[in-house]
Amino acid sequence: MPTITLPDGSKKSFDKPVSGKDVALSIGPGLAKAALGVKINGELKDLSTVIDHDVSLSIVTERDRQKVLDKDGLFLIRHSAAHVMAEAIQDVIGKDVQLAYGPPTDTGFFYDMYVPEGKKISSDHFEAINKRMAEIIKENREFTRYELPVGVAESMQAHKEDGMRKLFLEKNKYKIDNAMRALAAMAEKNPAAADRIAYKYQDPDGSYGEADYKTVQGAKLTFYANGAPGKNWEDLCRGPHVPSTGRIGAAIVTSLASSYWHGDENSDRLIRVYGTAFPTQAELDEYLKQKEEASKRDHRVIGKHLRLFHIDEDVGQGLILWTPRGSVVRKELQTFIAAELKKQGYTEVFTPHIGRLELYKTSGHFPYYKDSQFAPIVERQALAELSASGCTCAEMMNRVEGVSERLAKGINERTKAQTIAPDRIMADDKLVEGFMLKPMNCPHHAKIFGSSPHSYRDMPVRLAEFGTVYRWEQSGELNGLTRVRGFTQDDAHLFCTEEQIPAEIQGCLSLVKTIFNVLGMKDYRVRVGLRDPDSSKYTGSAESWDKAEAACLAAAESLGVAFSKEPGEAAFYGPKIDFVVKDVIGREWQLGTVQVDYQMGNRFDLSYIGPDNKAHRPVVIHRAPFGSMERFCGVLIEHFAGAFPTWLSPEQVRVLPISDKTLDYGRKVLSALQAVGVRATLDESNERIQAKVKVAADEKIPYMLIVGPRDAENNAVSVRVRGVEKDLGAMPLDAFVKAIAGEIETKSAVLSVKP
RNA sequence: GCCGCUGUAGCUCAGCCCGGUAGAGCAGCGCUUUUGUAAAGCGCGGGUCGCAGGUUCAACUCCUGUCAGCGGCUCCA
Repeated sequence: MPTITLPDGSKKSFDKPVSGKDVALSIGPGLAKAALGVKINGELKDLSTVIDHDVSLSIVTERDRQKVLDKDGLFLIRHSAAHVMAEAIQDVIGKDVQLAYGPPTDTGFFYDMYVPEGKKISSDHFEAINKRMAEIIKENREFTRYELPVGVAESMQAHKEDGMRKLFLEKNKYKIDNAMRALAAMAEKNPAAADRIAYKYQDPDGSYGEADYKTVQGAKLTFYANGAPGKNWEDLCRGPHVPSTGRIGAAIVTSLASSYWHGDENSDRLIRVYGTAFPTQAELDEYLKQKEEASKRDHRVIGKHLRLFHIDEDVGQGLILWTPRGSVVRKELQTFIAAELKKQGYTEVFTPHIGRLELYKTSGHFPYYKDSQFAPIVERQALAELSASGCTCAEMMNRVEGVSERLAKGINERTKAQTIAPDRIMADDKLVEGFMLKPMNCPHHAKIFGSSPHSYRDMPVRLAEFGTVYRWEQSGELNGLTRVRGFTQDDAHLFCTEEQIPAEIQGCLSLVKTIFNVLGMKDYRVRVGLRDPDSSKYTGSAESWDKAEAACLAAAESLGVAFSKEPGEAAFYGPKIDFVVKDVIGREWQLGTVQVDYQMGNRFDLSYIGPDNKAHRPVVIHRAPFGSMERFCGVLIEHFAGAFPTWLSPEQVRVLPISDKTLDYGRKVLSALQAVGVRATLDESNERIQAKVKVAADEKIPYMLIVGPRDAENNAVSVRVRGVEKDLGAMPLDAFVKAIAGEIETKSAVLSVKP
């Protein structure tokens, strides 16, 4: 006798078990027709799921009442499309392609598969695969779910109706592994009912299967057929799926990539086939158009086209050379951020790009993170002596990484733990001195803080630096401006008392808010990284952590944007807040972080004198809310598609004389603009005005001032604004100069100067 | 770091499969044109085909290695 509670709170009672489809029908035939699945107590299920007890339920359809695509609906469609694609691929490439894992993603789905030796799948096959997918969708075959028990017999030969037996017969080790994991997970969840199952299986052509694993009594495996079981293609799958292939709408395969089984590079290499699906062809087309749009915004392409930056092989991978135009963007942004920091009471510092190894041994960066740092720089003299003494490379690395007795003792005492392991301690005459390119600015800032005594009255001390750091990112990770090996952080360290943490975090967030607002990045969210309650890797007291986490959460909440709690994502030394922005076409970018650190004070023996006249440890807040200038500029290039607001544009105005005859007047206009600091140029080329306009438009110059004899006579300029494909008319030169200076001054996001 | 693909003029790309030492458009330079809002016309210059080996009478082309870029995987204090 199930009673079903619908999302609007209304209840429906039935006198016998009903399927999701029955419930939809009872609400209305239109809904039943549109239904793709159901959500039962928040869990997505097949529409055919039979309900025999009281639940809350919602019907999942393609889109909501506002005609917006529904997330759950898309999930069902794409998960189902992954099955259709897998069938199509096996039809096109061969039945011996072994499927591993095929989930939906944010933008589509993929299916990892093993393509046997000698066979190949390439983009040349896409057309055939797409065609086959379209056929399967058109056939509108029902997705049929069925379950098979496992462990019904010792010998798999004995019972046909055994899920594991079926998989063993298919000889697909990936699916067998998937099933084993699913079964083991059941045992984990319900240890009381856990049961051990052993199979022995004699294949007609020799022995094959043998399995011994844990699961629960009565465990079942779920399969889905693209049609009728035994007749059509089927797959081990947890589901859920749409009712039939026809409900997928439109699906295509989009790209190929390689992946590893379980993401482990020592494991089998698989081919990951990406695809996407939408309820209608029009939506799929729209998506493809958007993707094309996104690739047009690629900051690497725009950066080259607009000559913003250059990466040179001879300088090195991941090292950015900022050209004059790009430097303008970066500098304007930096000046803006610096001004906001000043308003918040930050003080600016400068520190060198390298520091002694001992500094990083103290901070803990070396050798702990040595794999992501540039190699240490060892002094020439020391190197020569080592080499002369026949020191091996391995021995040298040990001696470079070693720590003196004195340093180890201090750190271990202050951190009240064996932070420096005894095997790293080495006699002073064995240690090899050296330097390191700094991977972080904090050790230098800690030394500045420690260089003078501090009273609680001076706290917090806010040290800011646009500090350049170097990290050895893996070569495969490097990408344009967004992943580089040398970058400048908008870094600052806030040395504060424990009570000051909430206000300081609040300050960081309000800064971010201001800057995102000015840049028109209205859509962003924060992730609050909290400690994993089950882990012991964290330093600092539980009470401190509770307070700091509460401060982070309160600050995030006050920001007025979406935020999520991410347990286990905290750094070992304190909780953190990450910023994720969405650009104008909806892509998300991770920028910077704010992190609370209880450890650094101990490491560097920092202190301030409290009202009790005793020394106290300061807490340090690391904050680089925009990540790095490189990454942030990269994101902005894509956000604006190279069409920067006037205040950020490398070239704000271009003066275009109709012909040489008005060149002189053009020069006058140019000086008038430059006199008030506007970045303007004059196009002196011997081209027709059409060509000059085209070139300036391609270069995304915000304002074009066309000047001919008519304008010269009236001391006017004819204005053309980026994005408007026509002449807006003439206005007095003085008025234009005044207006654009105002637009730049206010950092307006829109181009508002017009006659 | 791993796997796959790519590397030809400043830029975008053709030529490579099937070896006979390179081609287009744009950009640049010169001349003509003096132009009113998204590319005027003509002419000229420019490349040891990423780099290093190998095969061959002969290599941009085939093979090996290497470097770099792209797509993904893994990673990101």
